[in-house]
Amino acid sequence: MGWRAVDRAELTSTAQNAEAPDYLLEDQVGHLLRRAHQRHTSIFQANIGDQQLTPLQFAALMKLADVGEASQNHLGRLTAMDAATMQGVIKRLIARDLIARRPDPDDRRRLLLTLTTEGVALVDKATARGHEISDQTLGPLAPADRQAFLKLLRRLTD
Amino acid sequence: MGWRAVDRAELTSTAQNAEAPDYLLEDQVGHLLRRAHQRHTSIFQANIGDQQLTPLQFAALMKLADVGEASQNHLGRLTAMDAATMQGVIKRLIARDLIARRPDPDDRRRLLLTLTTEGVALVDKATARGHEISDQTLGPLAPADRQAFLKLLRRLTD
DNA sequence: CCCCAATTGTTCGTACACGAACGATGGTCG
DNA sequence: CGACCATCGTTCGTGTACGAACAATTGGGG
Repeated sequence: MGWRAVDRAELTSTAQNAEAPDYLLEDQVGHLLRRAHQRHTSIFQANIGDQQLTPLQFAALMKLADVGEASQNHLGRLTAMDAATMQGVIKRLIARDLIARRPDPDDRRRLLLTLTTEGVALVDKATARGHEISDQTLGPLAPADRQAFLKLLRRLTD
Repeated sequence: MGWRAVDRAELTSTAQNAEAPDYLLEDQVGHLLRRAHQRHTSIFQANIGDQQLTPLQFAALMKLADVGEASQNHLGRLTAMDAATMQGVIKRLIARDLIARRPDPDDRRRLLLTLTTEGVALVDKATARGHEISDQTLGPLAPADRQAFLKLLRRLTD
């Protein structure tokens, strides 16, 4: 959808350096990670279906279904979002009645988050979509390469 | 810096499902790509030095140094940014006198971008930093694994 | 018990990311 | 030539991302 492949036909069009430059953007990990993430987001939007869910909103819902109940900061750590980002994600999910927020009786600083009935229903319906999205993202890799890739990728996240 | 590892001590704290859930966020490619990209951004900010440059601004400068001259949309395709994102990146680089913009005499729709003297000087000084950042990002992988990882990652970007 | 450092949630400001719509220009084809 | 469609740059709106500062609350050490 939004994602566009780099136009390779243009790569050598206006080159001023005939020799190889000492820094090639398309060989850098950061650039490749960014493009792979762009492609994944595009696949996500095309497959999540009618529900208007972003990858972060989906991640928050799925993690909340996993742990049952969590404070905002806790859920943020579990999904790798900082407190400020969490604000917006939570706000939009609450506005759609997919999650509910109540004060923690044991700690007046905290707000406990849970899925609503509607949220549980959406999670049940969207779980298969999630796996489908992961499959399509890894689609270009041979089945044998996928586990190896995930193992290496996971090392770059700790 | 901004990036935080998922707190593994909290992963099982409030679990309501004793059995394994059917969708584990931390095993999904999209989540891992996002976290790896977060970590890379953090490494970038810590190593780019005194210059206040973001990864996208750095990419635009480096690509422009590579091709010499390009229109906004062309440079956007070469760096995988859409036209709207390019607006902000270009605006900030022009405000800092790192790049210059002039109308294309052959096509009145286009604006040609080039590095200024100051921009060339910054690129020369920052190139080594760029390689250092890529090395640190791949740091957790054994040297033999790095090429294999990049090869697989590149397949997920086309 | 009181002070103090840490944690929680919130807001502000800046910077990507991209769909969508727009006016201006360019090339093409009948 | 003229209708037509693609491309260029721009703007608007929504949604991440995150540093920084803030008030309220908690827990621990002296």
